[in-house]
Order: sequence, then C-alpha cells, then structure tokens
Amino acid sequence: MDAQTRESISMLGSCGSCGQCLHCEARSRSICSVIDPDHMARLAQYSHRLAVSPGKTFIQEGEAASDFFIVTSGHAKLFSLMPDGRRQIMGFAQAGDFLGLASGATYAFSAEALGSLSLCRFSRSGLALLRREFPDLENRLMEEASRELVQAQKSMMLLGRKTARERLASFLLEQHQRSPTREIVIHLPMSRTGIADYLGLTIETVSRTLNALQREKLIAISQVTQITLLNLPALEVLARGG
Amino acid sequence: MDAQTRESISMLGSCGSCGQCLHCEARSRSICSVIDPDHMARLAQYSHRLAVSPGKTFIQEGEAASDFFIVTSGHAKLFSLMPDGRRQIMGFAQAGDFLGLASGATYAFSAEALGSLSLCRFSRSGLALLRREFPDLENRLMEEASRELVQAQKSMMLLGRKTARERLASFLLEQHQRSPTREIVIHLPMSRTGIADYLGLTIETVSRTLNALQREKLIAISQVTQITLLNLPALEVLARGG
DNA sequence: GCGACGCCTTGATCCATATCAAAGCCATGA
DNA sequence: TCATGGCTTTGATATGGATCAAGGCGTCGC
Repeated sequence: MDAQTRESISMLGSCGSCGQCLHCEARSRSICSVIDPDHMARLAQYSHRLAVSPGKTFIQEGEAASDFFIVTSGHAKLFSLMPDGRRQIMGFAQAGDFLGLASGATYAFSAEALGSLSLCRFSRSGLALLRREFPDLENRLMEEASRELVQAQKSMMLLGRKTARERLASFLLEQHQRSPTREIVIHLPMSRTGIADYLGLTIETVSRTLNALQREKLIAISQVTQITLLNLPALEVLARGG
Repeated sequence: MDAQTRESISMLGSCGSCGQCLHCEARSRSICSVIDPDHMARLAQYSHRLAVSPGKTFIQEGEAASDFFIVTSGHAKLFSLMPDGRRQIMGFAQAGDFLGLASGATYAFSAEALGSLSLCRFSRSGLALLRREFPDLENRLMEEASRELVQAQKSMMLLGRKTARERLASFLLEQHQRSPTREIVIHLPMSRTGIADYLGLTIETVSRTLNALQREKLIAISQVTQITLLNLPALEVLARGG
C-alpha cells in the first residue's frame, strides 16, 4: 500500500461518528466486546478498516511489527517459510481473531488472505492508548494470548507426536468447534495444500487420509471443501490418541 | 501439598521484610525487574518461595490453574501427555521464566523439576492485585506472552517441517542462546529422552544424529550432557534449513 | 572392587509418510 | 463445445526415522 492510499483509507476509517465500530459484525467476538457501546467512537478513532484481496499477503514475517489487526470477515492463514520453501501454517484466523501478539520488534509470521478478507487495523501506539483508556482491554488481551498459547501447545503435540490420521481427526474437530454454528457439516476455507501445511504433512497424505476416514464412515466428503462429521465420538477418540 | 504445609510455607514466605524478593537471584531476569526495589516488600507479600525436589511434578495438566510461578533456580520441563503415554515437551524453563500463561481455567501442560528447583508462587488473585498496583507489570506480562508465542511458532516449524539434523542443530543453538554466558560449551539439564520428547523424535535418533554431527566436526560431545559447538555458522545454516 | 541398574549407543529391520508420476475433475474462457 | 490450467486423487516406489534388539558405560551402594 502506498502512502496516499493508506492515508485515504485512514481518513475514511477515522470517521468515528459513522458507526464503524458500533456496527462491526465481528465486535461481539473480538477484544472490542469489552468496551462499552457508548465509547465506540473513541475506538473507531484508533482503528481503520481495510479490505484485502484474495491471496494477498498483508503481514510479512520479519518486517517491523507496527500494527495489530482484527479479522472482521473472511479467513486468513498465518504461516512461516523456510529458505527452501517449506511452509508451516501456524493457524487460520477468522472473524474476531486478533493478530500480532506473536511478535517482538518484528512479526514472527506472515499472513495471507484466504478468499476476500476484511480487517481492522490498530497501530501499536493507538492500541497502547486504548489500553490505558480501557483497562479491561488488558485482561482481554491476556486472555487472548493465553488462548493462543494453549492452542499453540496443542499444535506442538499434534506436530510432534500424532499420526496422520490423528492429525486429520484433530483438524476436523477443531474446524467444527470453531464454526459459529457447530453444525456437523463443516466448510473448509483452505485448500488441501493449506491443510497439509498446517498439519505438517503432504497434500497426498491429506487426500489419502481423508478418503480413508470416509471409507471408514467417520466422515463424508460431499465436496472438496465440505465435509460432514458422521461419527463425532469416534473422531474424538482418534484425535486424542485413544 | 496439604493445607497445613501450604500455610506454613505461606507464612514463612510472607515475611516481606526479610528481603526475599530484594535478594532474589532471578529478579533481574523475571517480570519482577519492572518493579522498583523500594516496593520489594509489597511484592514479597504476594509471592511465596518453594523448593521442588528432582523429578517432582508441580503443575498437573488439567487441574485448576490457581497459581503462576517464576523459576528462581534450576530447570523444569513443561509437557503434555497423550493417553497412551506419548509425550511432547513444550519447553524447558530456567531462572526468571514465568509459568502459567498457557492456561485457561485449567493448566494446559504439566511441569516437572529437572534436578532440584526453586520457584516463586503467585496466586491468580495475588498477581491480579499486583498488576493493578504496578501497571508496568501489564506490559511485561504481554511481552512475556509474545516471547512465548514467538517461541511456540518456531517450535511448530521445527516439529512440522524440519529434519532430525535440523531439529538437533536448532535445539543446540537455542540452548546456546539461552545460556547466560553464551559460551560455546553448553550444558544440557535434560536427558536424551528429554531432548527426544522436545524435538518430536526418539532417543535413538537423537543419539545417532548427535554422533553424526560430531563426526562431521560441527560439535564435540565431551560428556553426555556437555556439548561444544565447534562450528556455529554451519549449525546456524543447518538449523534454518539452508 | 564389584554387581546392578539406568541411561546411552549402535546395529538390523520395518513402516508410515514422502516423493515421484500420472490421471481425473472442475471451472473458466475462447 | 472444447481446450486450458489448477487443484485433487490415486498409484508405485523410496526413505527418514521408528522400532526392535543387543551391548556399552558410568555411577552408586554395598
């Protein structure tokens, strides 16, 4: 984004009176939920909406970590690359998720839009001011960090010790639990490559393993990105490893 | 620990005037470093020293997360177990490290002393009071959480995508970077089993790979727990994967 | 000093998953 | 409608690390 574009987005976003934050579709699920609706204008003053087109990288690992983001709609993948191109996806973000905690002076990961995505951006200094003004934010941010750490530890167990079948079962249940509706039919916003890079596997193993689970009647693959969980208890046993 | 023991430790630890915190050997490396030395008595009022004998588990995954800990001396391993006994070590804690962020209502990991260990314990409510009284703690805790998240993401890359050689090189460099002296001779507080469970490998692979690195003159194994890094640049290239 | 126990190393073999290769299967646009 | 290109699936083969199986080597107690 060039300076001029950034500025114009910034100015549009700064209109605190237009209800940007008050009518934000992700508010109830994000850290902003701790702020009283009366103070939404204040919040809007320090935050700026932006749209990200599909496939665009909006956080680059190693760059100065100047901003935090909240996903307002769509999905993003958070990942890191090795020099030879090996990729590990650390997580998928969806509406309400806070991005940027895993950073010191620079971002520790890259982030790319899966499909079209909209974000809310906070500068580091803006968030610092908001934290001072709304102390409840501190607690909410610590909760957010704790949740992410717990999730990261689960991923470490998955990547270090689980078999391919166990990884896929864990992944499907995680998608199921994160969906707002909790239906047994889950829609996957990522490709097989995304699943493989998240689970530390290859796309072939992901494909074969999903088909094996289907043959065993644990799931049904209605479309490539749509899977029905036919036997939740069995998947849970598999995911936790017995 | 029974209620009576807890109480007696508590009362001993509560003697704010005895200089417990002021003379704490881990203070400069821990979150307590943000608090002015004048206020050490206040800090000591909410914290309690305890000694843990070698091999003892002092945090149990799944139990109510009622306390936070700071390691004051010695080392601990933080890990999680699968029902069939597969173990993943999430990290090793040393003096100054803060334990307990990766928890919701219950601890997400178990922690066990490697050798003898001393800790400082804060109750959840005690820390909450201290956070209110010393707002700098908020920032320091967020930094701590960020550092842990960055480290967790590095572990995910290691476990998901690195080869055994790359994992060992990464591990040795991490131990090197965390040692206060930064000498090229590193002392490992954990056994081969500990290394294996941290790197998602078996003890046999750890042993073979370390010996291979020794044959290639990247390291020298002087004793089982003492390794000299002979070629740091080559190890760094290996660790990052080319 | 000596036996025993607990790591650690080394060797042989196996196997889960990667890699290599070739079709399928859509969706898209001419 | 048909060609194109990008996923995804499926099959054949290879391999890094696991597993199985001995030994080795300190350390500790007696």
